[in-house]
Order: sequence, then C-alpha cells, then structure tokens
Amino acid sequence: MPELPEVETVRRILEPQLAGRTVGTVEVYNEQIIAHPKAELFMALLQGQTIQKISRRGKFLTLHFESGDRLSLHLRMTGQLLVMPKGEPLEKHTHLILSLSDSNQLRYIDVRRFGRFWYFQKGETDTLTGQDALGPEPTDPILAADYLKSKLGRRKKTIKEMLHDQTVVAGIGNIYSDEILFVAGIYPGAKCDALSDADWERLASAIPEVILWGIDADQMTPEEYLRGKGKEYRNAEHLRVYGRAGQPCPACGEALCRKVIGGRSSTYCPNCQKAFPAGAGSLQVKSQGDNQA
DNA sequence: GGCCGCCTGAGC
DNA sequence: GCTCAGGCGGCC
Repeated sequence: MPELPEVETVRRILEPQLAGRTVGTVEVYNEQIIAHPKAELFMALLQGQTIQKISRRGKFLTLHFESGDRLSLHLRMTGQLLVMPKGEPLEKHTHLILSLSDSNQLRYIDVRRFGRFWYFQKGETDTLTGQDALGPEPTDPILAADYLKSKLGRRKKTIKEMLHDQTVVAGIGNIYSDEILFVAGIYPGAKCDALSDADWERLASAIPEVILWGIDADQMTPEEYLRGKGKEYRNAEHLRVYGRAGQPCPACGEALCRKVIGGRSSTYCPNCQKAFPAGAGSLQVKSQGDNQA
C-alpha cells in the first residue's frame, strides 16, 4: 500500500508505542510472510527482545532491539501494522501478533499477503537496506542533478520506470513518481537518455520537495491512524495528479491523461508534461528503419 | 521490453 | 464476470 511518506507516518506513530517494550509471545498465522529465517527460528529469536527504536529506510521499517538484533519488514501493497490492546477483536487477515510488555499487541494485517518480515541477528548482514540494495533517501543531498544524470542519463528506459528502481532512489512508488514528474514538468514516458540538463535539475529538486510534502500531508494522530486501521492516509485528497485522470490539471486546467507506462497506470498533464517538449526536436530524429509513418 | 506470479477485494 | 490496485521478483 504505502510509499515512503506513508511508511514514515507508520514509523512515527508506532515508535512511541513500541520503544522500551519487550516482546512476549509471538504468534504466526501465516508462515509465508516470514522471509528469513524459518518461521520457527524467527519466533524463537523474537521472543524476549526489547525494542529500542524503529527506523525507516526507503519503504522498509526496522525494529532495533537492545540485543543488537533487528526485525525488518516491508508492507508491500496492503500491509498494515497496528498497536492495540490485547482484547480487541482480530482483523481479518491478521498474520502475525507480537504481545508487548505493556499488555498491548503489535499486529500485522495484510489482505494480499505480499508483505514480508526478516529477522537479522546481531552481526548478521542485512541484505535489504545495504548500499547495493537501496539507493539514497529522497532527501539525501547527494541526489542532485549530476547524480541523476550520471546514473540515468544514458538509460533508454522511461524516467517513470527508473524512479521506481529502489537502487536509484529509495522509497518512490507509483503515486509519488507521478507526483514528482508532474512537479518537475516531465512526461512519465520520456526516455532517460532524452532528458535535458534542465530536466535533471527540476527532477532533482522535485524529488525531495514532493516526498517531504507527502510526509507532512500525512501527519496524523495515533487515534486517526488506528481509526483508519493503518491503511487510510490523509494526503490522498491532496495529491495533484495521481488518481485524477480526466480532472483538470491543477496548474493549467487541461484534462489530466491516464496511460500505462512501464506496466503501471500513470497520470499526467498533456500540456505541462509534454512528451516532445519544444526544443527537443533534434532528439526525435529517427534512423531510417524507424520511420514507418 | 513485456508478461506473469503472488493474493484478495473493490468497483464496475 | 471482468479489471484494477500504492510492490516486487522472475521469466523470456
């Protein structure tokens, strides 16, 4: 379900509810969500661990224990993480419950069961959030135009697809790639090797701007979070283009278009995000074999 | 590059 | 009944 801003919202809500608590019994109702190690060992290792803090890297959350062990997870499409009192009725599709020392429970609910948990013991290499697995955070100063250009400038894939590559930038998914490209004024189907220096500049500044804006717009109280069962976020109504095909562009009023790009539904403004911007004509010269008018 | 699998549910 | 969904890995 969530992208970086939503995962950060979950982290901020849960940290004060989890820090300092010790894990008691561990109940796994569906072993397929446990990616590492085997469910039996996973449960045994987890029991008795005291939670120090929760961090986020890209779309991954990590519970850090005082022992030095860590529990990392990814919510994928429909994962929900909730802290609630032991007596509350179980939501359908609850797959994991950790009882906490304050008589609350940390519950993992996931309709589609795409989400995954990994437990790493102290000293064990984290294969998920290491440097070769995840690129910089969107707010990392390294993410300037020259970084993007040197990393992507020769690629023939679309810029939208490359923004989804977690090794390039961590945390961007289908909503925020559309939002970022709208703010940057770049057509989502533009090939990376056709982007100009000015495009890379606007993209570099749009990435942190839009992500920070998303985190800010997501802010909510723990009560609101629980009421929305951890799946309703506040920013949806503020998104500029995502899910708004047919509606007027917030900048120019033209109807927003929807198109499948890189296999993902994409929404953009045909006027503000031109597929062939003026001045890019020389980039459209095709070799003879391509001309099949 | 595109397609499929993994899953269930919402909306049409 | 069909299509689609905010993710990601794998396959050809």
